[in-house]
Amino acid sequence: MESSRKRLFKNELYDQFARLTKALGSGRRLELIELLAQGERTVEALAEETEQSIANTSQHLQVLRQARLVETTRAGNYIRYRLADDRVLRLWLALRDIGEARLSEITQLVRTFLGDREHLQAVSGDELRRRLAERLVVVLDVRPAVEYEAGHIHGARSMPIAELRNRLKELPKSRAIVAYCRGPYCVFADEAVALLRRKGYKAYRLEGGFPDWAIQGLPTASSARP
Amino acid sequence: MESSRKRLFKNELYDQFARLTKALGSGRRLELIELLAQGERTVEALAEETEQSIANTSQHLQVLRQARLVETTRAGNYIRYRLADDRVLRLWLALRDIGEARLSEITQLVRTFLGDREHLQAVSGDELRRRLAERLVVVLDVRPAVEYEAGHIHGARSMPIAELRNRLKELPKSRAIVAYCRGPYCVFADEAVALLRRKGYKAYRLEGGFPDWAIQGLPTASSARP
DNA sequence: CAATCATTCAAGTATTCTGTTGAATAGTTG
DNA sequence: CAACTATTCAACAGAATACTTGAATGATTG
Repeated sequence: MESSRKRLFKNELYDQFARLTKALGSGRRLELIELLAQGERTVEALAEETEQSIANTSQHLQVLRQARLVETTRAGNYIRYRLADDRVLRLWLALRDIGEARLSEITQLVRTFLGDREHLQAVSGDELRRRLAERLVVVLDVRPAVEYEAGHIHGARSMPIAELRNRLKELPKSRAIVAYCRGPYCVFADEAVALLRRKGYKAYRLEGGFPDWAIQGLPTASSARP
Repeated sequence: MESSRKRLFKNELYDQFARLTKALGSGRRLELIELLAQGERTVEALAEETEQSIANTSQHLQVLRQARLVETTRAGNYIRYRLADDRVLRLWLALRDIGEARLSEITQLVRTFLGDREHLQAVSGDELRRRLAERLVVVLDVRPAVEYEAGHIHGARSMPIAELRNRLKELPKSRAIVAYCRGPYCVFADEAVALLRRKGYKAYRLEGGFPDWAIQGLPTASSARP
């Protein structure tokens, strides 16, 4: 292949890949990706969760859609967005991995806002699976109910953080409780563990969130309706 | 945690992750990443390979460095850039994976510029390793010599595409030859296979490139000097 | 079929990014 | 220590992006 033609090819090729990274090049859109990793959602719900205007949210979603990172379906009056692919989730996890390992600003932010989390004694996915098999543990999904319904760890009980305080009596003090939520930067599980400990339960936090569990091929369930 | 404080945390957190995707959000910078995946290089060499001005290349590299995706060392009069981490390579591979699977424009571009590649009969990494163990195959690294020196498949012979035509007699016609280069979009191996076939050799192309091989933990070697 | 509703579009402004050019910097070498 | 050289910086114009506001779409539902 002739040299200037080769250059043309490379430029166009890498620019195509850059469509993906450009689409991901916004904190707001990454937040949308993380939310969609929990399950599909309407524009309205995404706007509310990210505290942006609906028009703005819609535009961000369209950027993601033009990069083929998300897909839509109409459901009644609503349009539901979801991640296009497992690969998108994998990409986000790879990204999270680098940020966590290499951007000290991130560790710093977590420390400032979430404090020292050492004492939460995070349980790894593998360990939880073993303990689940031995029925030694109660797994608690503290995300909003819709996210639990869209998909959860097999055998987990839904108890959204907002309801936890009033439903404590449903939980046994005899067994260990492992709480999980969206991922390592989600505060729900932290808050749940703190509350449970104060009330005298043996509570721990799952290391990752639901997407981390699911992408490893560990057992999940959902209560999706037809 | 109070609600507006939570929002502040999320905004700052996701903006930090977006530093990474923003830095990757340029075709030129992705090309630099792919080149650096072959081994470290000076600014000058990168500028020449990507056919950009040195100043422009330098600025792109600094964007990557500010995102901690690449690192530098001074070597004599030159400054050598390299990927910061295996994780960076993994991220790029995850990205390549999505592009390949989901952006039809990419398949289209490859078809237009590289033609139908079916007949090249790509050999997978696993298969090559097996055949290597049985000594049934000659592995040919057709990248520029510097890249071979920075790291190559264990047991591969260096024969840069530019020299191949004049060094054909060094190769046996009795054994299969597997050529590889930078990755699936690198034309060197395609050209090598085409040339070898025309001259009556049994030639094949490795599916990925050197980085794909190395990240899988398959055996590599390098001739790096102290 | 008219009203309703979620979502998208269009236009506008403020901000950020890109590649160029020419000068500045900071190591290295004779 | 002066000359050299690879790299970086600074300043610029042009292009692209972010968020807002208000209007337009287009499917659904009574």
